[in-house]
Parts: sequence; C-alpha cells; structure tokens
Amino acid sequence: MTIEKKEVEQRMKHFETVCRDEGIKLTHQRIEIFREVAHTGDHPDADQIFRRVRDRMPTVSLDTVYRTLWLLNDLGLVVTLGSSRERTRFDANLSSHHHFVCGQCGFTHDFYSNDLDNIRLPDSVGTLGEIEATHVELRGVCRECLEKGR
Amino acid sequence: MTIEKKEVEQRMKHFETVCRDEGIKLTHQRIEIFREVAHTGDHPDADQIFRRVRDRMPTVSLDTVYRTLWLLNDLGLVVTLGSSRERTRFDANLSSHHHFVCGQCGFTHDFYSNDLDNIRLPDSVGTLGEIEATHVELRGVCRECLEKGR
DNA sequence: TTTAATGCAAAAGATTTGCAACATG
DNA sequence: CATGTTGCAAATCTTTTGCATTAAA
Repeated sequence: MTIEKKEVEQRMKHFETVCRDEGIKLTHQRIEIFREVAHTGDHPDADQIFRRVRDRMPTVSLDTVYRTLWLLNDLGLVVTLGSSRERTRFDANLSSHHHFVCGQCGFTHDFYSNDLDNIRLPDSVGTLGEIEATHVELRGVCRECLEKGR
Repeated sequence: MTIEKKEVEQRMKHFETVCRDEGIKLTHQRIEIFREVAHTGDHPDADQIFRRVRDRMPTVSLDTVYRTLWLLNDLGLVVTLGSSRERTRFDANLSSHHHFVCGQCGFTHDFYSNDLDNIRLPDSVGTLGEIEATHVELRGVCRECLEKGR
C-alpha cells in the first residue's frame, strides 16, 4: 500500500519543519528513514525499515534506525502500533483512524469513520483523567485468512 | 486493585473446567499462576506474576510462568495487553471492557460501557473480514500524572 | 504407568548503549 | 568550529527452547 505522492511530500515538509523548530539536525539518515515510513501505509517494523532504507543507503545501521524512529515518535511525527508479542511497528499516518487487526496473521488495516471519531464516552471516564484520543480496535479474521482457512 | 472473592472463585472454577475438558493437567504451578492473574485487576507482566507466585511457591521458574501464561492465553482464559514497547501484560477479566491508557505512566485502567460495547460500525469494515470483538482504547493522561505534572 | 509438565541452563531475539569518528548547522 | 549524530560492536533485557527429571491422571 503506497501513499499518494502529494501526501508524502506534505509529510516530508511537516517533518522538516518540526525538526527545524526543535533544533534537530536534518541528516541524510533521518530524511531517508522518515521518507520510508511516510510513503508506506503498511506499518513496517524497525527491521523492515532498516532493510528498505539500506537499499538506497548501504551504510545505514540498524541502531540509527531505532534511534531515529523513537525520535520521530517523541516528536509526534510517527505513531507506534503492534501489540506486545510482535515487534513494534511504525506509522506516519497522523490523521484520525482506526484499526482492524487480524488475530490470525496479525495484519493491521487502517480504516476511517467519522462516527467512530466522535463516539460519545460514558461520563465515568472523566474520573480517570484527561482524554486525548479515542481509538477503536476491531479484532477478527481478515478476508485472506478466512479464505485460506477454508 | 483486588478482585472480589466470589469472582475469583468463579474464574478458578472456569479454569479448572476448561483444563479438564482440554485434557490439560492441573499442576500446582498452573493453579497458582492462574490464581495470581485471576485475583488481580492490575494487568501484571510475566515477571511480576513470577515474583508473586514465587512468594508462595519458591521453586517455580520463570519459564514455567511464561509457558503457562501463553497456554492460558491459547485456552482463552486470559487476554494479553500492553503495546509494543512495554512487556506483555496479562488479564483474566474476560467480560467485555475497554481501556484507558495513560501515555505518561503507561497504566491501563479498565472501564465498562454498554454503549461502547454496541457501537455501530461503518459498513465498509465488512470488506476487511469477520469481526470478533470491538475494543475502544482511550489515550490520555491519568489523574495521578496530571497532579504530578502540576 | 504413561505422558505431559517442570526446572535448569543456555540460546535466541529484539532493542539499547558507550564511544570514537564524522557531518550538520 | 562546536555539538549533535552516526556506525560499530558489545551489552542488555525479555522471552524461548532442549533436555533430563518429576508429577499428574
């Protein structure tokens, strides 16, 4: 799943702006690593990102990829997903979206829904703290696995 | 957070029934490990469970704890939570509930809501696959962290 | 008694860190 | 030029595995 060129450019611009504002140096490595995450919608993990970036930039190291990804996460430029047992995966899609997770193959598909973005929460949650984001996660079996299973 | 005695007993009963039905041996270790998860509501990780069980059963080993927890998970007796960067945590609360996760301290509070259990999903998700469970995750900052921050 | 489960110790992964060399602003 | 960043290699931390011993049914 590839992100539209226009969207990728927008994400790159935003990334550069945030780095400048924060006094973070724009190194080749960081640019290529962010570009890699920004232009895919398939939630790669650190190792996958490492391999893909290495194709274009053979000297890059895995630990730089890790350091950069967590930096991007701290800067709010990427988000992590992936539950406990699997590796951490990264996503540069910052617009409000929800997830359908296949319990069989682990694949996570994004989906959008205005209704879900605006769910009404029970008053009781106000006691727990301040809510910043609401995220719906559907667990199930994806079409591909359903077909394989039969 | 401690679970009511009655509820714990119910969980233990269910655990024993499932094990018998599946031909899984009811060893001391398994009983104590499940009891430990069943009687707490604070989502402990494998190591915490190990330490707590070891207090009562000094010979238990960490790998047995892991093996048992994943077995319980496969049997549908516990559920895992905890996102990528943190250790896997375990929960024996099987009734439909949702989570409030504090982005600061990582603490996950359970909460209940009939409305959320029955959210209406957009038709489009039908194309993704078969949905088994809907789970709402709220991200924010918990009361404790809010107070510390100020 | 038979088969599955445990404990131990060692292995395997994934991720992180210290430090000298290097590139960015 | 000063400082932050990288690459390397080694360390760390969590989780898993092989195997001989032990315990449940």
